[in-house]
Amino acid sequence: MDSLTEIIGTDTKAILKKFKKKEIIQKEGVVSKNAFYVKKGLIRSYSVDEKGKEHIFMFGAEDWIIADLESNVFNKPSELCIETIEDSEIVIFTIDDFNYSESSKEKLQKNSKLLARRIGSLQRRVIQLMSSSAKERYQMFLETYPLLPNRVPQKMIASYLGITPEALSKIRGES
Amino acid sequence: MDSLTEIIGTDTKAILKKFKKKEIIQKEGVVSKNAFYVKKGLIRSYSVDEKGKEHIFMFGAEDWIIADLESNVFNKPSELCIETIEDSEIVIFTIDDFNYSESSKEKLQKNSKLLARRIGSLQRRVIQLMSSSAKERYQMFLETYPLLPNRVPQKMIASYLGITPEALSKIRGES
DNA sequence: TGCATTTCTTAATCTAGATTAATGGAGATG
DNA sequence: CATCTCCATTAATCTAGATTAAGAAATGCA
Repeated sequence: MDSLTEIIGTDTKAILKKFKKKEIIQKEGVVSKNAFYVKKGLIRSYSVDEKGKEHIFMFGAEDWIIADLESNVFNKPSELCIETIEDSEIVIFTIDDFNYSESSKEKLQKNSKLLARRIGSLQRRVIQLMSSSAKERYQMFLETYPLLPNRVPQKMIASYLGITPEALSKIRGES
Repeated sequence: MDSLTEIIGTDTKAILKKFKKKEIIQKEGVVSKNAFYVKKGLIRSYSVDEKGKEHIFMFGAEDWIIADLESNVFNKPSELCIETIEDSEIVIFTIDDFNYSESSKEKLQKNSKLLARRIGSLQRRVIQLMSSSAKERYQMFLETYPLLPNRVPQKMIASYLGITPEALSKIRGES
């Protein structure tokens, strides 16, 4: 992913904020215009179902942007909670910086490309969830994010894969 | 979804093409700059896994746009095959009309919104696949697409839900 | 440093949904 | 019209992964 200034430009009123481990950056149910660029550290976005179970939607390590885009663009309450996994430095900027108002055409086009890429990766994830076993999904996770397994607790990897920690432990024991 | 001229403008070289039932509109593995607006009829996009099993990624009825956006934007071979379910009239246009070159700023912004909305729906689908049972997913499908069940064969609904036709039949028998 | 809490693993059941197989329609095609 | 192929359903197994439970390891905190 491109560096931050490339994405949002230099004319923006972004602020840098430091968070400790396990701090909540954004609560679910809140309408927010914020997007979060991970300068340092590791964060996750997740939803909580009716039974109170957490489901990790994605991880964000250095140089990633995490945001609930639909909440941003359509003023809907966010379905995702965003929280730090490690002590982190996060650049908080608004979706207006990212997308609208005085943005140049080039910036808008670049932005569209980022969105298209994210759609591509979500598309692959949907297809993967429908067609692959837990073991296959775990192996694909290892290939796609080779650096994360050392930094993310097992139970969160399990949550990302859509399985229980017990099932993941079994899979890891096998291979 | 907005009407077609609102989305791509009137200055475009889109063409209207008619397809019969079960015709392939776009093969997988091909790099394509095309997007498909369904003027009339019903189409589906799907991937085929190593075992030859089809997985329906999405349906497109009247007024929907279907495209493999990542293929479009990054010149990657499409992972999806697009095919008609009913006799259909499809407006074929290129991603350049949709997104780049001479597009106005307003058009680019509107386009970004469409992409953000699609990301939102994919996000919900991922979370749903991870957290809901087949029965819950079926009920959500009925709520989200109340008009489709009459037009789409059971086995395709099953494929969209990520289950077998037998499992879907059982679920339908219960409720 | 020692205690408490959370995390990881292993093992014994249980269950949703897959697989296999057989049957009765419904469209298509000659 | 008769035949053929595809589709939906039902039922009998089978299995991946959930659930439950309990112990071991790691981590946080006083």
